[in-house]
Amino acid sequence: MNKTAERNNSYHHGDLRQSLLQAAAQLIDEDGVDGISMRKLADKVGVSRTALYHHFDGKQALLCAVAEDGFKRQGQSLQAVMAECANLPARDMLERYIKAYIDFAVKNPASYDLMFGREIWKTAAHNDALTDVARRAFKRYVDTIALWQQQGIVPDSGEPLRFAQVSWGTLHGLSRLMIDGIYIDQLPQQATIDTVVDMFMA
Amino acid sequence: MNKTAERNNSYHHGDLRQSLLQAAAQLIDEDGVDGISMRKLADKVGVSRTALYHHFDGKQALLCAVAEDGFKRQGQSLQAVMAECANLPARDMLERYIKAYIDFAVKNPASYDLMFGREIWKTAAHNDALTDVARRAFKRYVDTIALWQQQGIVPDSGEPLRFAQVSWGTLHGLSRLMIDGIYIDQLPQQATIDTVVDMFMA
DNA sequence: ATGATGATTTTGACACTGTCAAGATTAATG
DNA sequence: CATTAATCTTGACAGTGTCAAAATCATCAT
Repeated sequence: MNKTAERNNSYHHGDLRQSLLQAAAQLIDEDGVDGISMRKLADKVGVSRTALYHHFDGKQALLCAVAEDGFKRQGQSLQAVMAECANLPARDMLERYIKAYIDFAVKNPASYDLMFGREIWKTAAHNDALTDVARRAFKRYVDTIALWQQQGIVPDSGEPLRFAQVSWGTLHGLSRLMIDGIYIDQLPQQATIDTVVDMFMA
Repeated sequence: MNKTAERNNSYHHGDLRQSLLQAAAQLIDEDGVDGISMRKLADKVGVSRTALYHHFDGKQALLCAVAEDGFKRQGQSLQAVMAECANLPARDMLERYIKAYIDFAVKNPASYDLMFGREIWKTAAHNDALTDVARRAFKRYVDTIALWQQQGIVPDSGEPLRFAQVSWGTLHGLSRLMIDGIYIDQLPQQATIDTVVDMFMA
């Protein structure tokens, strides 16, 4: 019952759920969210078509789990940057954070597309694990904004929630435009990020 | 050969292409972009499964055509607002424009999702009609920004392109967050829009 | 009007998808 | 060892996009 084995050629796989999540993330980053199929996924893991249904309630549920994982990875990435930049001058700090947010999207385009895709959030209403992790992520962002408002880095007119919503909209929108291939000429990052910083700063 | 007839129960439909586009837009706004299928569409128009392929090179091409139509409708809507607001004070004008942009997305969520979806822009690279209309739409927006910079409404630091990219990112991001159901508590529009105006104004 | 030509639509078929039900196999527990 | 519960497989079904070949119709030169 070697639980950590990469592959187990016995009847029982032993660690299917985790293998599926891993393989799914990989397949998604290769073929895109719509390119994934239960059957290809089953093949890749070396298991039969319907074995997946004993670990997930269907394709949507599986995708929700992958998205959940994406939120966790994004959270770690952003919190790491926050820790690194705590003592930097305001402008540099903002710049680093913005760059980090966009970088995550650009480097994991399919994951980002899945995490914030229309399809998943129609299902997500009934998926507590996913809504919880996403809500926590946004809450952290609002707290960050509140902190920046206290430090006078960012305009402070009333609740942090408003500025958080709008500035997150900016980061999210830019990320989407890039990974969706709408800015064909992949933006000269630096100039664009400077503009965002100007727009955010008090 | 009644070309303008709503429906023609003869063998030849007479106006299939247009009927398809119309029915597709309607189906998409009911069932979402992923809910549409060639066969349902054929049924709705009263024609056989593969008749569509004589008017479009496949599902992707059909969706591109629908998206193209969406860009035209959005363009008309925004230009109408610009015309109405030409003489308003700067703040009101910005507010009206921002509201109009978001309103289009919220009132045509499936169309907007299609127009700026990841799937379509992978195909769009090979679809001149779509890329052209989208490019023209963005060009109009850049011109609008240039005008606002001249009028001192919006910060003017260098090329209008940069500010256009970032501010469009904001509008696009907010729109997506709303129609994707990520801001569950449908934002109190006014407060949010005020924040956007503050962020944009010089 | 007649027959040919080309545009349009249909039927048949194929491989692929998500998912359910019933059975086979193994692990865990008494 | 016998039971039970977990896990995986095979079979099946309706639905999908799309191609090829045949059927139907409109148009137009003769």
